[in-house]
Amino acid sequence: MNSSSKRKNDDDSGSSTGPKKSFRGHWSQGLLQSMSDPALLVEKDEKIVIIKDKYPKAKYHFLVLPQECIPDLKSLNSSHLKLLKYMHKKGENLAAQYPSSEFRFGYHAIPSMSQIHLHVISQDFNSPCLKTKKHWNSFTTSYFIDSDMLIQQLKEEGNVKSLSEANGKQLLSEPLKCP
DNA sequence: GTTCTAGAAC
DNA sequence: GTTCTAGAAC
Repeated sequence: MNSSSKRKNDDDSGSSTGPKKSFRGHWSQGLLQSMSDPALLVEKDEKIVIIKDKYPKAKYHFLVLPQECIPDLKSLNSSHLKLLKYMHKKGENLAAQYPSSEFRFGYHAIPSMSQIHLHVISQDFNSPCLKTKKHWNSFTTSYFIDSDMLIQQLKEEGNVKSLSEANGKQLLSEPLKCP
């Protein structure tokens, strides 16, 4: 049998104009799309949007994103301090609605998706979407940068020194550790 | 970010 | 035999 069922989803701008990669709708931009997805929306104001993580790694897992376009942590400077604190505060307010759960607030050192996003995640890690070692390590090692720490660093250094790609990979492939 | 899978490792 | 890992996805 000829199994010609090749996957050809990923990104496709609708018209297959050629072999060139179309970065419109590329998976790394998916967060920007999710920001305006009513099914995921939790809260929204003029500064930020809060959505449910599409693949929650715990019972409660939200993302706080700025309306302002900030691609990554390297783009941050002192002028963003107020915004980051606001994002953290909104995250805390949301987490307060689930008093029986413990939460952490933080950023991934090397996220795959564009647009900075603050993870608001309960610490049960009870979810069918938490499948791999990488998933676990990304929330339990120093790959997860607490919002407090990030804000403090930005305040003191004026920018955020990011992990090298190699260090990040190393953290994600560390042996699993019991919390 | 996810899914799928071949090959390595156990 | 099962588990783990790294790489491709047109």
